[in-house]
Amino acid sequence: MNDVKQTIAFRLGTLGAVMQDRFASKIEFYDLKPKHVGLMAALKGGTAAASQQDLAARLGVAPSLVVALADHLERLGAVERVRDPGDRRRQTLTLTEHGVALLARCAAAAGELDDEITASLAASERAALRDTLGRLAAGVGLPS
Amino acid sequence: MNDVKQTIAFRLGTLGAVMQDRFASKIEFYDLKPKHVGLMAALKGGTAAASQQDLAARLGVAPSLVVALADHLERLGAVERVRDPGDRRRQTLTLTEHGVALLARCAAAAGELDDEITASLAASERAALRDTLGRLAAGVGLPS
DNA sequence: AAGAATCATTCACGCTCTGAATTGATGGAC
DNA sequence: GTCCATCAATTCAGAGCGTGAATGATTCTT
Repeated sequence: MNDVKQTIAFRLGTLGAVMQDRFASKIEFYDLKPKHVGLMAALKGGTAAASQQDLAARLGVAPSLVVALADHLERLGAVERVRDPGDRRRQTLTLTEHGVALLARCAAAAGELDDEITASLAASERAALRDTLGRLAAGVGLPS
Repeated sequence: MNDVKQTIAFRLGTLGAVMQDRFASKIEFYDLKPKHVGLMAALKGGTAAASQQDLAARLGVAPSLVVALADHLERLGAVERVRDPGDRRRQTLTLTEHGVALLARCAAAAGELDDEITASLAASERAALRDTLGRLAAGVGLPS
């Protein structure tokens, strides 16, 4: 056989694109895109208050994109920009209560999506998949 | 916990993006992008000679994009456009020998990528992952 | 034979993201 | 204390990728 379409890499690529699209549809109502959710999730997970540069590095995007994402989230009242008093060049982003609530809704949407696409999988398979994907993500240096 | 980042959907999305990027880097040398490979793979898998509209539907993209992809592949000598004599509106695309060879190299590149990212997985896990991803892809209507 | 439908193609546009230039703040050299 | 190299955030122009509407050629319907 030796078919490209049956490699893990190619399947991850195409499935990933579909997931992004479907997730985008689900959160469209909140005026959010997947990257906004990624940014909010990074804020929640972050141990210390994060500068925008750190976030850009964590998300693997250009700092200028973080500016645009933060602008939008700030307009929605989901994050707050606060000048770091110790180093006033830095803007530290923090999730507001509304941001926490929004993020929870996005998590719920992602959960629904999980249920939809894994409907035909046994519970054990689903757990195994979740675990394996987590390890792959860690392996390529994605924030967990 | 209830974290977005740990859902299957979100992980598939981010991992998928990484895979696309890495795969793109590997095939850049052949002057190809992932979508070109998707098109060639669809041509190989297709039972009958495929019209560009069919291919667009199969790949889930606009017909005008198939035109651009086919233009590029034709320039590379990887595919040939032949007017369907039965219905001269249709262009049927077929892989040339060079196209077959190119596709094989891309399959090899994808295989390498598989090895790289699943290096930390047991062989049984890798097989399970491949199988599960295949079923998910089928579930969302992706061509197998 | 006329008109509606279908396929490929072209083209203008929207969206997303990046990289370079700008502004404001910091910190070390002297 | 004053320069000046460095760094963070921001703005902005532009590249890249994809879509959807218009065009032209062909086929189907009646």
